[in-house]
This record gives sequence, C-alpha cells and structure tokens, in this order.
Amino acid sequence: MKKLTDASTEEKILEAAKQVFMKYGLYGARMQDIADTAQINKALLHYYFRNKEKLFDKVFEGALSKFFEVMDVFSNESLPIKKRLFIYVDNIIDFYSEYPQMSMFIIKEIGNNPEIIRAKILAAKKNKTIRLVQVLEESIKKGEIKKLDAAMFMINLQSLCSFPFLASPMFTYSLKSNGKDWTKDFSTDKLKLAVKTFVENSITK
Amino acid sequence: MKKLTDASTEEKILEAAKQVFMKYGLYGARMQDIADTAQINKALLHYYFRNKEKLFDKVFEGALSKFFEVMDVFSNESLPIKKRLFIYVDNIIDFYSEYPQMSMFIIKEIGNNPEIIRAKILAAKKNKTIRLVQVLEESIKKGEIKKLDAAMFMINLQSLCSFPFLASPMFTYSLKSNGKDWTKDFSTDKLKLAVKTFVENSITK
DNA sequence: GTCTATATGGCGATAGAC
DNA sequence: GTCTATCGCCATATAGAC
Repeated sequence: MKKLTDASTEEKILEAAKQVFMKYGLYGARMQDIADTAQINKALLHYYFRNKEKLFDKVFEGALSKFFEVMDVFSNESLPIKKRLFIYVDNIIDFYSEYPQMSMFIIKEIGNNPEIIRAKILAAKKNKTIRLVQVLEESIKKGEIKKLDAAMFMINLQSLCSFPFLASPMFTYSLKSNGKDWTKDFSTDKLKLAVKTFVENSITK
Repeated sequence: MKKLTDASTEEKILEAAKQVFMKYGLYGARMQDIADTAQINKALLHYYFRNKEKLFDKVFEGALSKFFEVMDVFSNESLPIKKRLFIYVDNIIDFYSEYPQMSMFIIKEIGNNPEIIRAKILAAKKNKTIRLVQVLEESIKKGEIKKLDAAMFMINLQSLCSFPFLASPMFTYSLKSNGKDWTKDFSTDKLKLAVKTFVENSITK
C-alpha cells in the first residue's frame, strides 16, 4: 500500500480508489469512503474524475495494462514451457495480491458490455499478442504436458491463481472453524508453491 | 429456470429473487428488478418477506442446505481418499452447474456478516460434520497425497471446481478471441475430467 | 484547487384504497 | 392479497464561496 500523504491529489485519489473499489466492488464502494481514504474532500473526486464510473475506469485501465504485462511471458519463445508457466504463476499471483478483485471485475464488465471491454483491452495490450492457448496446444502436441485439452489446462491454471483471492473470506472462515488461522498461515508464497505443485504434476518435463 | 406463471406468488418471488440475487449480489440486486422478474408488484415483496435482507436470507438458506448435502461425501470414512475426492468433484460441479453463482454468493455473505452466517451454517448442516481439511491431513500423513499443505490442497480443489462457473463470461470472451467457441466446446463433463486429471496427478494412490 | 452546502435522483419501505 | 402513490434516506453529483 502506497503512502497517501506525500502524493499529488490525483495520485492520492487513484490509490484510494483502487483500495476501496478492490474491497467493495463498483457498486459497494462509496465515494465518501474513497475521499476519507485519500484524506481529501468528496467534491474533489468529482473535480478530478467527473463521476464514479470514470474514476472506476481509470483504476480498471491501470489494472488491465499490468495484467497484459504479466501475460507477456508467454510470448517469450526461448524459454521451456515449464519455466514459462512457473514465471507466469509467480507474476500473476503477485498481480492478484495487488488487485485481488480484478478477475471478478473483468468477468462482470465483460458480461455487461463486452464491446467496450474489447476496446479497452485492445488499447491496453497494444502490440502485445497473447498466445497462452496456442502455446499450451503446442506443448501438449510435443508431449510436454500430459494429455489434456489446452483450453481446460488454461482454465485450471486461471482457477488456481485467481480464485483464492476472490474467496479469501470463505477460506478465512472455514479454516478458522477448523482451528486454523488463515490470515496467519496464508501467504502468496504458499499459494505459488501449491499452484506450481499442481501444475508440475500435470507436466512431463 | 422454473416457470414463474403457474406458481404461487410466494414461490414466484423466491424464484425471481434467486435469479436476480445470483446475478447481481445482495447490494447490486434491485427490488424492482425482482418484482419485474416475478411479474408482480414491488410492494408485494415487502408484504411477503418484510424487507430485502429477509428475502435474501430465504434464498441463501436454500442454497446452503444443498451445499452441505454435497460436502457430506467426506464423512464417509469407508471410501478411499481418491474415490471420495472424485465423487466430490462430480457432485460439486453438478451443484455449481445448477447454481453457478453460489460460491460468490457464499463468499460475499461471509465477508459481510460472518457471525450471522455461522449461525445459518450451523442450522443448515444440522448434525453433519464437514472434515475436508482433517481428511486431507490424514491422507497426506499416510502418504496418499503428495506432500502439500492440506489447507492449500483444499483451496486448489475449490478453485478448480468453482472458478470456471464464475468466470464463464471471461472464458467465452478470451477463447472466442482465439477462434474457439467456448459455449460449444465447454461441458461439465470436460471440466470434471480436467479437475480430476489435476487432482489425480497430485495423489499417489 | 479545495472546501461547505445543497440539489438531484434512486431505491427500500410504508400507507391506505380496493 | 394486490395495487398506486408517496415517504424518507442516503449516495452521487453540483453550485458557488474562498
């Protein structure tokens, strides 16, 4: 979490908005809450970003471009598939620990107005081409990955990396009921390890 | 989706509420939307269920008891761990294909008011005791599952089974961009197979 | 640019006729 | 039980002083 005191008003707002939107979602988030977090007046939010939706979009755009940076590892053809997958797992989990609700946002936004999202994504990814599924297909053909549909492999991978961040309230709850303290036990390092274990077991080399 | 025309007003409301709450969540859902879906007047919602929260609770209770029925397979001590895991995967995926937004539903409710949820869960699961984590721990000790934190194994499992239903708009979108037709290709059977493949690879026997 | 005060609108909830 | 009309709150958004 960035310090909010030594930044420009605009930066303070964006950082506060990121925190609050990520915690409560677009509808659950309150402009007053964002203003309080940024330690500025509520009217300033509208001065800088006109309205709630535009402010949300700014946060969303920032997240998207980071997302595509992370995906870029799959365009590095020189690395072996296992190495690329492991780097991807590390990077995407770091990304989600900064934007825990990001996958839910993308999901909802895509469901609501796919054309707008398509434009935003095209703008964010610029010249980068994401070929995750193609890369996986080639690896499966070459026998580097155990026989499994490439699309399903990708879905499994995304599930393993995304869901724990969405579901952390549930795990906190259910593990506490089992006498575990999730907040104390959980770390992104543990998650990275767990995901890599599952992924590695489904790869031959 | 049940037919709404040939049902009692109370049933029509509950079915409509289920649909709308599932789609938009507690805060995102609009009473007017529920009334329109049920094809009745908004005031009737309050006549039958007093307020929004109580209506939501009714929907939630129905969901919870179904959920615990599925979890019950882990209390069957006579089956080997692999068999239990596979049955669980089949059942939970069938459950989510009927209630695709259920995990998000539970996650949000737990995040908002955990104490109330704790009471509801205790009421719903009645005499049933869920020991998923304990069962996994024992299996890891016995060497039936490759060395991995039991809690993390459970999280991986939940991720694999839940996330694809939450994220189906995203996969539809991204696979379409790759020239695949997800809606045509995807089936719960494929997902069951993919999850079992990942799980099996992380089990020794 | 930043603030206080206020307008505007949406939504949950209620009153009361039928 | 079902409806129309309306209340009251709260969150977004704006006006206008400084």
